[in-house]
Amino acid sequence: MLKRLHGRATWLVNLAQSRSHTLLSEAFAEAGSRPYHYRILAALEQAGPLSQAEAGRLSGIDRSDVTVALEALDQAGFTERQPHPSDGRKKLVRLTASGRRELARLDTVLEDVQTRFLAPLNASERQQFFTLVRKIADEGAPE
Amino acid sequence: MLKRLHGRATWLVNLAQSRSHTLLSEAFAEAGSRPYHYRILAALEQAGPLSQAEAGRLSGIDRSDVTVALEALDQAGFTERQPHPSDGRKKLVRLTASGRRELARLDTVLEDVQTRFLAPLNASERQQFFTLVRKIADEGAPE
DNA sequence: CTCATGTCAGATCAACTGAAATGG
DNA sequence: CCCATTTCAGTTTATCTGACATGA
Repeated sequence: MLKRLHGRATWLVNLAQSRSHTLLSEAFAEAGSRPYHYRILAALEQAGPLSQAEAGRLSGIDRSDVTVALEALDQAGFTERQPHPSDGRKKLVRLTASGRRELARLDTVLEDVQTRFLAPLNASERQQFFTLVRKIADEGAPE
Repeated sequence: MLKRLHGRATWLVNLAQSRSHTLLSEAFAEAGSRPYHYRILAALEQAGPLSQAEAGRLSGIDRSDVTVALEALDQAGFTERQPHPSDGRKKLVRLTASGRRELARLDTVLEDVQTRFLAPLNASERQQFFTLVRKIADEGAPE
């Protein structure tokens, strides 16, 4: 690979992300799901029933993509949508019992990916890694 | 943002890469270039004249994308292509003097991005960060 | 009138695929 | 015949834009 990129932090992060992305998308595909689906299920479990727009903001997914993902999640029986009682524009999305189990299942898939992703680091290195990457990740999107 | 993702290394790396990508593409766009162009110029400077396929392998860019990028680089006078003397399939690509200056200019753009990207870390943290990210980045694509 | 919501069609961008034409 | 190279057209995936209808 290029010498000029060896020592660049942005390049190393790019490689790490590339590996992360491969592990994640393969693991979710093998599990019959997608990262977007996981994030929406997680948002609903964390905050309770939400409108689609709220679910999108909480999970960091565009509303138009939320629409598409919920189509599949509804289809699979993991979520249910009903008209919002007090706001006719909104649809209230809630997790089903089956959706809760699906979330738990995907949690284990995700944990397994973390283990493989962090395999090159020992325990104290992982701690350092979290601290450092978080500092960078928080920049520009703090709070 | 989602609690479930706060502690996931893959998510933090995703955020870091997102920031890196924003800084990089904005900086290169403002400089009137693109990351692909930089990488191809860097490959030619490092290895001397190359066929397009070789330049692609060295810079990690698909041959079809190399074709497109070289169209622009040739147009701008940063590279020149001629038939390979001993292999009629290949085109030999070489850096022009102007291309060499362009590479130097983009080097400063890239350095500036590194500075801003790593701003949240002090000197010893940066050192740690390089060590740790490299361990992860090298996994799956070692050597 | 304005804004938010849900939906849809499509743009964008990086990365990749497949095939054709040419030559080793 | 098989493989490498260059080129082109087009696919994929995630992300985002713009527009529309509806309702607050």
